[in-house]
Amino acid sequence: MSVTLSTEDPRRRRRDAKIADIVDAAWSLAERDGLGAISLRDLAAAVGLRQPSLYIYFDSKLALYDSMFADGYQQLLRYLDDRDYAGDPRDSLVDFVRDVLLFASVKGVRHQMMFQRTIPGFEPSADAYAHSLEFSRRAIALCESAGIKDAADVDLFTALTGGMASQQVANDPGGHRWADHAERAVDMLLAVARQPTRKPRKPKP
Amino acid sequence: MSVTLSTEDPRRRRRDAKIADIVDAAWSLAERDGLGAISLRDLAAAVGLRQPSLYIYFDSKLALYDSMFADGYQQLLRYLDDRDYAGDPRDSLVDFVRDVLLFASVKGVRHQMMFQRTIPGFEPSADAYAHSLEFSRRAIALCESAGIKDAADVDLFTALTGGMASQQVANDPGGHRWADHAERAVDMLLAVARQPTRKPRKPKP
DNA sequence: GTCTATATTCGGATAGAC
DNA sequence: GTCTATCCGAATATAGAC
Repeated sequence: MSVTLSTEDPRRRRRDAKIADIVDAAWSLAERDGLGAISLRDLAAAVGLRQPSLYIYFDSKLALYDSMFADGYQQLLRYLDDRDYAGDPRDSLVDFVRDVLLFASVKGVRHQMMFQRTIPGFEPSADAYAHSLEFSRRAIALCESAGIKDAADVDLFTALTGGMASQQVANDPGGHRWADHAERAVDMLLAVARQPTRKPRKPKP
Repeated sequence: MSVTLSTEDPRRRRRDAKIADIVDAAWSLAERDGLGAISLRDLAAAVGLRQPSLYIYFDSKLALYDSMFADGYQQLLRYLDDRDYAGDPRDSLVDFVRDVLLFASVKGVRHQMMFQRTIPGFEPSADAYAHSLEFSRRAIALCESAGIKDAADVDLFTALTGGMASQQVANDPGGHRWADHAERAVDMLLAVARQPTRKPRKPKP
């Protein structure tokens, strides 16, 4: 886990570090067995604990998933923090899209957890969800700066980037085939965003 | 289930009909509980059988999933068969994209089974996969007719339509918010497909 | 073909000693 | 905080009678 709360209490610090270890191990297990197939026994063994001891740190398995959800977004946001999207709006949006796609490519399981709803019964808590909203906020802000403002065009941006990420993870994990299309994709969106919405042709019945 | 093999043997016919019933019930259960959370007990109860009796019809649970995978694509292909994509290439592609999005919207669980890989350990058999290839073949053919031929642009088409379908299912199930963007999406792709690929700007390090 | 009965395994979760 | 021991439920799958 990439983020720990800083605090003076050493007891609390050790506890947070342990939680971070567990979440890290959970990501590894998820990569091996699938996100929905993590077993608490395996997870405990991976961090040198017995299975019931995990309940010292998590109230339930769903609470573990919630920590993973929040951690995934924190990792992504941290990664984006280290990048620079303050220059030319069009170039910044291209860089942003490419960076998100490369993150998804390398961290395929995180992408699944964050952008697909695949675990039966899991809903992120309000706290965890707030991280995902922060990500959306940044993406929309860059969109608007570059000139993508119409609701329909934001929908297309969301669909296209989300679709590219899914394709990247599913069909070229670890690679950059779709990430390489970031520039063409953004220019395509910007071109259409400058066009007024045309009167739609009547759909076939 | 929408498709049954025609045969003269009445025993075989009744068996196929029963299998179709079971697969139909499985879709209903998947809508209620989630695709990965179907239990054979519930499924058997839904069709008036005891749980072990399902093994008369399916060798394993994965075999059931395989039938569902094939059935989902057969339903989609049948639905597309009844439509007409023989006119103007651009209009046909718009109609095709919209139809696929509406299918996904109404049949959200089928979309999940067919276009996302979410069930741990499940891989479609070669026979089932052939149906998905037939779908891809039709989509690519319509793309090419309309002028989307470059590999990068086909990638963008795949990503955009797949992303729109996912957004439609996740954020407006049963509705048509993203389906309504089919025309704008296709025109956007066609516009960029007519542009030569520009020399990419050097990515930021 | 369908049933009852059962095997087997594995899951998450709890109680209570240390 | 961590452990051992255990509970309880659920899952898929099999054996064998009818």
